[in-house]
Amino acid sequence: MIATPDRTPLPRNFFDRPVLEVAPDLLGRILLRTTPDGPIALRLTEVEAYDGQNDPGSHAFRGRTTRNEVMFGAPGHVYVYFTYGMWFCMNLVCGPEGRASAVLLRAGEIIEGAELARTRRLSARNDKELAKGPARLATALGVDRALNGTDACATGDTPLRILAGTRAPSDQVRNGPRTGVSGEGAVHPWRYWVDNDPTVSPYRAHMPRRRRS
DNA sequence: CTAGTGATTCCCT
DNA sequence: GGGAATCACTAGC
Repeated sequence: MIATPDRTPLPRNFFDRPVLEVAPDLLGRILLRTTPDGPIALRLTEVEAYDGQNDPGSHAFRGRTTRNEVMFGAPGHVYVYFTYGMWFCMNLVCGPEGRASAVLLRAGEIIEGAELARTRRLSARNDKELAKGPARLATALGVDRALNGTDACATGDTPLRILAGTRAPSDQVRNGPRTGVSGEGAVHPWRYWVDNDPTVSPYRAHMPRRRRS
């Protein structure tokens, strides 16, 4: 059974629109990760929008740095960042170039290559948890720093691609506050998810932490 | 189910 | 030096 017979990527101009249009339009799309060990395909069920301009929650808010450089580049590319000393999370960059907007891929359902994903996510109690959360998603797909800057709209022999496929029906899309975002950036209801989908991560507000002595 | 906390490294002030 | 777009685990309801 081939879950993803059509490997046509989304056209780059899909991402050359306001990030608040792109984010909900990504739900239901298939992310195809090709590894030496085999393919993994994931259906997106939860995303968050980050605007490079005037969004305190965005990594690009304080301007261009070596870390966020990819966000300022061409749309349709993958921005991978390292966080909390342990985890990677991945975004798809939106246009126009220089605005540094991006969509964080927060959760999804593994529809192909679950055996491989399970070997990377040994603590998952069931398959719904394999990619339930942004760092879990990246871990399940084997995505790390090495894929930062990858073009997700390219054809051919690519490690990571976002397929055209079909979007989730608009009447099944919900939105609300972003998860884990602190301060002023928390006010925007820029988290989008597929209603009643068991792979969507639970909402948790940002918790300020005191450093251990 | 919710709430709290330790883990661990990098980035930016 | 302080905190981070998180996860795993525990306690308690």
